[in-house]
Amino acid sequence: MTIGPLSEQTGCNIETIRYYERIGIMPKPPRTEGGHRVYREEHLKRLTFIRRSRELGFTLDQVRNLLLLVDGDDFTCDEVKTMTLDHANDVHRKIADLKKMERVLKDMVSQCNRGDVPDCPVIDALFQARVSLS
Amino acid sequence: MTIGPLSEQTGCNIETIRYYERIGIMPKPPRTEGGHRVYREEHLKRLTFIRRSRELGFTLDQVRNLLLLVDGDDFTCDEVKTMTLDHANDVHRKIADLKKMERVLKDMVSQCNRGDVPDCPVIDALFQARVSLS
DNA sequence: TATGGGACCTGTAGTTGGTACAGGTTCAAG
DNA sequence: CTTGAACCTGTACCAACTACAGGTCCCATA
Repeated sequence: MTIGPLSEQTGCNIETIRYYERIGIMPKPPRTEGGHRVYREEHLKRLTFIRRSRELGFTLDQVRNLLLLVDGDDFTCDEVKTMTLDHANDVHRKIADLKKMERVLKDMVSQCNRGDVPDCPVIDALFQARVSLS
Repeated sequence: MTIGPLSEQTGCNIETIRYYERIGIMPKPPRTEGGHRVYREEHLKRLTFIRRSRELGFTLDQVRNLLLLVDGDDFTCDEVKTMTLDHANDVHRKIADLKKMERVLKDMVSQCNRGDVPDCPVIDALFQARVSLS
């Protein structure tokens, strides 16, 4: 399998695959005489793992750590669980932050309904120092 | 006011203020003989506006547009409202995505409770092609 | 067997929103 | 007048890719 089909099967951009190789998160695959990369099932699996982790919001550094645990077959399930829980907490905090943002944005917009246009409540609100966020 | 006090009063890093000037989102302020930047009330207001907008998750490009509307004093409140609503929708979508992530992460972790360690359900799940996300 | 064009290659630069120096200058208090 | 904090410019770096430019390879068809 060359890089094109691998890209299609994983939904991962070709440039991104080469990028992953460059940063050492994907192994250097064997090449044809002419220099084209040749992938096998194991590469497909690994790349799927990476993309799936990225979709779930793990950073590449976290993915690297997960892969270390996978590669050394002495990983403990516990380490993985801890990493995943930590990440879940990050996600949780991010959700809370975004909810605050959403509320402020909607509050600002809800001031907008009067038809007279001398000043804009959204702009006014943006000129205030931070109130409810942070 | 020099850049230090401006930084303190806005909570905006000195390097960031200079960066904003470089990319043209803050105006070039007058200088002292020796070349130190001198700011006035209007700069403080503008920077506050920028920081507040960033806190609410507007991109610098969106901020730039908001500032255009503010600068040309013929902006319609409606344009501002539209931008803000669009952004609120983005935020809303992002929240939905993160909630999906959180659920998948928690589901994976919840499989982890058995004490035998031959294989790890989190790792297994990550090797699956994407199922519920996207 | 020649050839055309799609797939692939490397290497570099750009993106966003900043941060972090290094190495030098200015300002103001004592 | 000295000293050291604050300021200056310019460059490089971060994540996680994306987008070229300019060249090579592969293989299906004529």
